[in-house]
Amino acid sequence: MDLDRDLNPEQRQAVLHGDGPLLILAGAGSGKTRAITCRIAHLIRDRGVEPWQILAVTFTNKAAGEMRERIEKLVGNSKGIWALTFHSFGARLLRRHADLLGWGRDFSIYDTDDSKRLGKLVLHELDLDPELHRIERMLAAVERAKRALRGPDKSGLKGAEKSFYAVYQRSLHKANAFDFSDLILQPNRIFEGHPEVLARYQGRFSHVLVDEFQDTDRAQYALLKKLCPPGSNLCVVGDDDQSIYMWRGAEVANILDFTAHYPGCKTVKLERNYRSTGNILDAASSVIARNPVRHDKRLWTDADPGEPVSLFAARDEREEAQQVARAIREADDNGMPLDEIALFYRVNAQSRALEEGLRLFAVPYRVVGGVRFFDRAEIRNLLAYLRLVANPRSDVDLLRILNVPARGLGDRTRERLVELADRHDCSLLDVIRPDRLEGLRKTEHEKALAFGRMFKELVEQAEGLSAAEVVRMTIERTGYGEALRRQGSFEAQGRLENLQELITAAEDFARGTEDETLQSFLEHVALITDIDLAEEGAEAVTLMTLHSAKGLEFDLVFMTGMEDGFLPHRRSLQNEERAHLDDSFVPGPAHGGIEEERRLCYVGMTRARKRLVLSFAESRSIFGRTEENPPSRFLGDVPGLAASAGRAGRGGATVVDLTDFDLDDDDEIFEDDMVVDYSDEYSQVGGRPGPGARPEAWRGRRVDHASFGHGRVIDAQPSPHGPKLTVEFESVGVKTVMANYVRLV
DNA sequence: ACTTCCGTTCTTTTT
DNA sequence: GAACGGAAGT
Repeated sequence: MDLDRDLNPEQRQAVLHGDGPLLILAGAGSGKTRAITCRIAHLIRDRGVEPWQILAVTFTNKAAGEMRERIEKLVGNSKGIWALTFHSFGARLLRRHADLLGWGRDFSIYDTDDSKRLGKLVLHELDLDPELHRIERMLAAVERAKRALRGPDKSGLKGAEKSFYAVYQRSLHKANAFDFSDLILQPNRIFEGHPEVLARYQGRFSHVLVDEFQDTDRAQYALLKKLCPPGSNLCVVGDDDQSIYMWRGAEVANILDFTAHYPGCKTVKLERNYRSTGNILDAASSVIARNPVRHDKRLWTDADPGEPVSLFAARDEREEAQQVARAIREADDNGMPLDEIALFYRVNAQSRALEEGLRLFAVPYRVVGGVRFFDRAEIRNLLAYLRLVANPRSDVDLLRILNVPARGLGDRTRERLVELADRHDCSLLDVIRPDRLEGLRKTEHEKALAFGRMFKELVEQAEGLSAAEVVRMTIERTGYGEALRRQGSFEAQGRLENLQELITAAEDFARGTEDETLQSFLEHVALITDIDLAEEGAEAVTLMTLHSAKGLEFDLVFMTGMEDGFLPHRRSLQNEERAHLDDSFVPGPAHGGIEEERRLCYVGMTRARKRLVLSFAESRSIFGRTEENPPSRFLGDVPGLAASAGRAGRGGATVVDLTDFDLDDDDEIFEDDMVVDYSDEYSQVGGRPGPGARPEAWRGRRVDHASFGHGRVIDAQPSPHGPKLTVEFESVGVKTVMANYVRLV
């Protein structure tokens, strides 16, 4: 690390800043991650700070891991450093001190799905009509209260919401569980109620650094303020232009408050962009410039203008996908690595059409988020078992797996057990004992006890084993694996494979940690993010939402679905309209409106290093219906975009003159003569794949199939459901399979 | 008790 | 398009 050579003057200021609070306003691509890691390295190497005295809060676990790696590389010593997300930090504090709040240290962490399940039980218990009191709304109210650090008694909530919060929280306690918001709220409680504990951590962490500060919410900031009294060595890095999480409570105002709450704080601005070409930066800047309230900050670069930002129109989402896929093929042929290419979209549902297009052209891809691995039913079932092993009090988990696989313990028996547990005031598992199962019929009685015995054995044998071993054992001892094998269906086969994958996940986890216990694996699973799961290096393009794209960068970026209604999203416009039309409308605390959408657009554009391609579809079929939306109003903010239109792909070029649109007028109808020169070869209307190029792309490719294994494509034919492949498999010979069922390798 | 099928409803972003 | 809930069939 050479501070003089590797850093610009502003970065150097940030890195070398001495004691006291520090605010770094860092524009997109301005090297803030480099500054922050260099600063930590500098503290350890040159200022005698021990790694364990440093707390670095990042936005994702992946970012935390990368930071640790880079520091390790710079100074060869990152052991003991706490680099984690706010939620992981909270979880770690609670693991040590949950007993101070009356929770066991072996608590479970409930994610949104678990909270919903628990919440539904609570609605039932309170005799609240789930139609009238939507569970999502109730939980949102609880979350809001928790973010304001309010307990059930002084929540400010009224009526049903108030009683819901009280019972919900009592149920969490009874189950020895915390929900996501608790991971921030409860550490606040510990620090409030136990000054000696707070003092310990204040003393320990001589230096605290927080990345993506614009996305911290009120409760997180409160925790930070407790940990770091004024005058502390607290360094926060943020960019108000990249605040895209106001909808979940993030408060950009925290940045403003920082200078007030930490008097004497030094402010450093990083305004030089090292990432993107001049054209890309200009385009992004002209979009964000339209936001009225911004910190004074001007991004600049002396990089080449590079290629113009391009824009293309497509008739529908299928054509858009194929245009993109075609352009990727071309970039690939020109030597661009596929993992340097990304496709962004506003909502997860948009990925489907893009995936189909990519498959048509045999472009390998991976999707971040969407239907996540850990959200699949079979995985959640097994995790419920595992969580119950780690924390037998977790009733929602028991209810989930009581009859999985089917063992004759249906709804009626389940209700009885819940009643009994209520009567004995104990957990559901505790009620499954010969002396407590009164009122059950003989067969159910026996079946319940059999389940209890099976589970008890499982717990005993799990003692002292690694997470992966417990996972493997649980699949078998519970009969879940056997039941799936017996089903034998294609679907069941896939589920079994997913369960195997869970064993692998546990093994992978063990490699990266010293603490390979079941409990620590479960905590890891509860707190991982989609981005954390995205494997790197593999030769594949990446598909993700604009939100997931934050903090990443790629050589070539496609921003698809640039339509009013998607970006800006319809919902954000509605909020704005209602606020406008209806005086009594109180916007929720978490509404970024169109300005947040604009920032989202900005974040997406600034991910691109060399080339940025924007696209929109004249009509789009999604959520089972077709809609026509005008091009995104943000496109109109980019000067010269029309002139550069049509560069998405040779032959498939579409020339769009944006001056024909009044992009700020919502009523504008898309008319045919505004878009000219569609290439028929690449348009595909009515599900008939055109001739030629696409099957060609598949021939000779190596693929993996779930049951047939490894093979080579010897022929490909178009079909209504995508390419139909003739594959020569190494083990089973020649077979015909649909492209949907293979993975390119 | 369990499975299957059909109609209904809801679809922004995620720690 | 999917996920959920209810109803009817095994």
